[in-house]
Amino acid sequence: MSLRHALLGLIAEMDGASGYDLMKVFEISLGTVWQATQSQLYGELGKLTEGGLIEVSAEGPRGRKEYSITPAGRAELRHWMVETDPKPHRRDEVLLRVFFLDQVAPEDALGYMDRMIDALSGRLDDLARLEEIVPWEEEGGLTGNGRLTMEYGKRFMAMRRDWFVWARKQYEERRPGTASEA
Amino acid sequence: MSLRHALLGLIAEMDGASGYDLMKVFEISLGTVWQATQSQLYGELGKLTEGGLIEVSAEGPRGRKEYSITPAGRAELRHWMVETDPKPHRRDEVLLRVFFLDQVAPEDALGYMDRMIDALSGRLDDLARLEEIVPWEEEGGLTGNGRLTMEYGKRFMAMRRDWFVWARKQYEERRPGTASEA
DNA sequence: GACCACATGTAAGGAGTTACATGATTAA
DNA sequence: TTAATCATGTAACTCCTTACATGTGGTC
Repeated sequence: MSLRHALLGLIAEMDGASGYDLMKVFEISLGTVWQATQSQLYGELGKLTEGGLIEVSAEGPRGRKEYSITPAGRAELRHWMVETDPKPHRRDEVLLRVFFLDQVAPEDALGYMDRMIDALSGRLDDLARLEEIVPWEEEGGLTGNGRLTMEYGKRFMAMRRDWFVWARKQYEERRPGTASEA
Repeated sequence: MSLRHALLGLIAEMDGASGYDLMKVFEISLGTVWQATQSQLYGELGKLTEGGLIEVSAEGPRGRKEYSITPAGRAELRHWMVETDPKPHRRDEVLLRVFFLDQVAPEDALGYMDRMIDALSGRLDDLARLEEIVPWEEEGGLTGNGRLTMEYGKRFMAMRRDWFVWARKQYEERRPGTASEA
């Protein structure tokens, strides 16, 4: 039930944001660590308002509703941050397939690992290019930790790519005679 | 919809397994990359049987049903493995909290990062100890890739711990004057 | 006036969790 | 005979996704 807390944190940070505004943040920056769809978001905003954790602080054109966090909401946010333990969500489709590598032909298995290595390398390149463009320093309150998560993304992808390279080698060593890369 | 494929892969590997057998595998080895509950598992076994991807190949005491994969199931498993792209599930509660670090007091923020660092260090130690005990080499068909995923776990946790140490330093540098570790 | 961006919602269905419910076999 | 393990299932509920549905305000 963390979408609740993602919204709470975002509204705390961006006082007066609308559902539409929040949605854009999910699409751009927050989406890398917690994704949500539009319908989920509006539903949760309703529940948070009902529960008194946020409130409609202003209304604008086109039915726009601007939200602010309430004291109760701020208390809940802090409670979540410092008094509850995050439970890792153990579900990784990429790794799951590795588990079943022996169920397909060797060329399929090697092909899978090669595709993963290529995809990770590509995304690492994209990130490096993106990093040069993004205007750091001029942090408008929100981007301070965006920088931390971008660094995380880089380390994560590099770790995975290196691991896949290692795993591929292990796979080949266990079955000598299989032709190497295409 | 990957629980379906996790079961398919497992049944391909362990011909004649029952729901109960599969559940134990989820609890022990597979659970680190794909978790599932008992009720979900039995439900999915029913759907897979209906869909003709697996079949009840034998029945035993206590209503035990042993499953085998069908040719259709094997085709679906291969299709999934080599012809579909795994989509990363972007949801990480640990990272989500980092996003909102500026919404709590500095001592709470540092406390959070310290707890994460400690937890990761502890789990790394556990893994190292476990690795010495586990009997490698005598692989009974299943454990070959268990070794790969264990190495992944090690690298993953080490990467996260190192990143948290770095992130903590970044946090402190941005707000000088905050007292260091307890 | 047409179009794009803004803006909010509902409906239906699938995936996942927690709790409940039941019973058979085996070994001490 | 008692307890542990084996063994399967259902019910209720929440979470999440996809698709549909509708309308307003600003700007060219």
